[in-house]
Amino acid sequence: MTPAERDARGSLRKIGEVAKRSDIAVETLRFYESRGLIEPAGRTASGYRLYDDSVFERLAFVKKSQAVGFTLDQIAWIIAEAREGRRPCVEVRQMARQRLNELDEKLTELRRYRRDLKRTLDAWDREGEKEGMICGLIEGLDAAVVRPVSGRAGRRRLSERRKP
Amino acid sequence: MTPAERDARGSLRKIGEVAKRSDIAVETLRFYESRGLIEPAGRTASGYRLYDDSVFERLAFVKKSQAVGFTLDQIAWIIAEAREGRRPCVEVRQMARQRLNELDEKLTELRRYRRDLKRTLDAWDREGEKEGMICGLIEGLDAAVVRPVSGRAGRRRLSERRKP
DNA sequence: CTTGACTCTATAGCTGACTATAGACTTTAT
DNA sequence: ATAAAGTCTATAGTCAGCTATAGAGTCAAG
Repeated sequence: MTPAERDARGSLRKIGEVAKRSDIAVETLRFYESRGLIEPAGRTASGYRLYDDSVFERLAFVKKSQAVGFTLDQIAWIIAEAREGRRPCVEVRQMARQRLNELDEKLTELRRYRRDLKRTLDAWDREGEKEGMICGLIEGLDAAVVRPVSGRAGRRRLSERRKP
Repeated sequence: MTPAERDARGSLRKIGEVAKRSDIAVETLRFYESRGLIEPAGRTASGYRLYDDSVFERLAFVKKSQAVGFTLDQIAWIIAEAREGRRPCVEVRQMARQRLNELDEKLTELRRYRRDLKRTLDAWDREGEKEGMICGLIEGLDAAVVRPVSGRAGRRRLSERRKP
């Protein structure tokens, strides 16, 4: 039975084929299994994982949940709940709402961040290079950087400085 | 000589005092040293690090550079350059500009992300809970999650499934 | 002079989501 | 029949920036 034949009948696939079709690395699939996100329908006599087509839906669920911003642990929890017959709607919505809040906070932070960096760059362009400053990057920088504490240059390894 | 006296004269300090004044953990200071960001002015006979006050300017530089978004490796590089008498102005500005671009990309990405998540949440509110869907989270989800592949629930460890 | 706080080095662990390796076994193709 | 490709488990490494631990030595106050 060739892969193409199995394909037509929707039978069982080995991990490599699942990886190709889902565009998820073989190692990642095994990793997902260890995290409780997927599991094979069975194994061959020699221990090879065999998957039925439902794994693709499952992987799509995982991907979409990740796209929403859920962690693998959260996704595994949802799957475990569902498997035991529960519908963790309330919690899932709560998770999504929380995620939205986090996203908003992060956006605010990044915008402030961007504004500050932009100002710094603009200041450099306006002021040019001043005496005693490293490109006007940061005030006080010159003293901290240009005057080295000791004469030695370069990066030392901790192991070079053993107690005598 | 008490710490307060040293303080008044701006003499040498041990790592714990530097940590307190800079609000950076002792371990982090040692870590920074290993990364080439700071180094003590000297050591006591017994090997204790001794810092002069320039370490505070240096740490301020590190903090501000981090605030701009530079990595520790980038900061270490700038410091090393400056220590050897160079002024890596061109590169520093280039780094900052690149950082600004990255920031803009990230912002765009997060905004799109936020918009999608918001839509999903709104859709849930509009549609309520539909048959065969887990809270309408993701289409196709039901098949992937509600129908378990095997009867066993819960998360398994890989080590539980050895070849017989 | 002892006790407790401090410091030292070296090494390992944390976060999250993978990715890579080693060494053995199985399957597929020629 | 043999070689290449696939798969198995277990374990360790990646990214960044810390943080924690163990076990030893040092120092300051009472």
